[in-house]
Amino acid sequence: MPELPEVEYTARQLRSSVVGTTIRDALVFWERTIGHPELATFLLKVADRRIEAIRRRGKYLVLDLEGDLFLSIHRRMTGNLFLLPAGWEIDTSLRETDPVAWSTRGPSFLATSAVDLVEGSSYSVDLAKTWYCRVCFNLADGRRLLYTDPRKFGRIELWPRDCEAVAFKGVGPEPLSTAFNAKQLTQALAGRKSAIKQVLLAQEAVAGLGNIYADEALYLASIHPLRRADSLSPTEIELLYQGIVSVLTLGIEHGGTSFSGYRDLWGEAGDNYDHMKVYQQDGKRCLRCGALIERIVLAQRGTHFCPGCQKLTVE
DNA sequence: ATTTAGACCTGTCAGC
DNA sequence: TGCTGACAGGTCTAAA
Repeated sequence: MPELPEVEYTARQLRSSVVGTTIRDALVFWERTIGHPELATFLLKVADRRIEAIRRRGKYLVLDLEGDLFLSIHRRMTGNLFLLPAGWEIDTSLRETDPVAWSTRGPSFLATSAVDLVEGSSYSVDLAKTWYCRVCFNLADGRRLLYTDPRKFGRIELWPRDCEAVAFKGVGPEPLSTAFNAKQLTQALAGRKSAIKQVLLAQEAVAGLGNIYADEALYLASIHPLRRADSLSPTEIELLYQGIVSVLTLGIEHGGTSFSGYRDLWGEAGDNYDHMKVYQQDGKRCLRCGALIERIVLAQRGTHFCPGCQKLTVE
């Protein structure tokens, strides 16, 4: 679900709201969400740790904890993070009354009698939708950091700080870093025979692009998604580099792309879906040339492009 | 060595 | 109304 802009947006919100706070403990409602270390160790080690800093690495959200540890959170398709104010109780009664439903939905949330209901109702997290909570971090000040994930693909891991190479294996250069440029992209694409879109999705050449922003970046660069990665001209690579930086930067500025599931830390949807040029725009007219946007399947992923401005063959 | 299908999961929506 | 199939912001692994 979230690609680089959504992760970055959440990271910025977390940075201004939880740095300096202590994680009292964690509640895990779906064990497989914890990818490392095994659950008992994870619970033991994460408890009573101060959150020192928030970072992002590709699509990973990173919470640096005291004691040279870091939490990495990868939301995959449907993961979300919500910061719940103090004053809400976790209702786990479903665990006993309907174990099957509990397994898919997890706990629900109830306002305690002490909660100011006006404050509660103005909060953007739809508490009906915060079902599918998989992990809850109880903060020392009473707030809760909720990890929700209907499809259960996301993973949360806890690593020593010197294990970044393992934790982020295969994650390539950061596209919004000043160190990233067209020359670096050229080297990363050299010798890659696969379709350029597949290479972009693989994270190794450049980190953080997913299905939405890969399609959008290729459109901005006027490059057909099926072009062989090593066939791009220097001009095309320069355009692709600019396109990647552009779509990601705009995505962050618009608060991320929400077309169904993604919400920010406060439960708000982002606006970036209103700015899609090709992604899920098949059947509509290209804003540049007026051709009809097409959808194909590439590496089992829906792929959207303009056949008018993104040509497969040179004429 | 690469490509590709399958696995992991659940919800939603279109069509019959 | 139900049922079925396609599809969804991702990544890993086994088989071809």
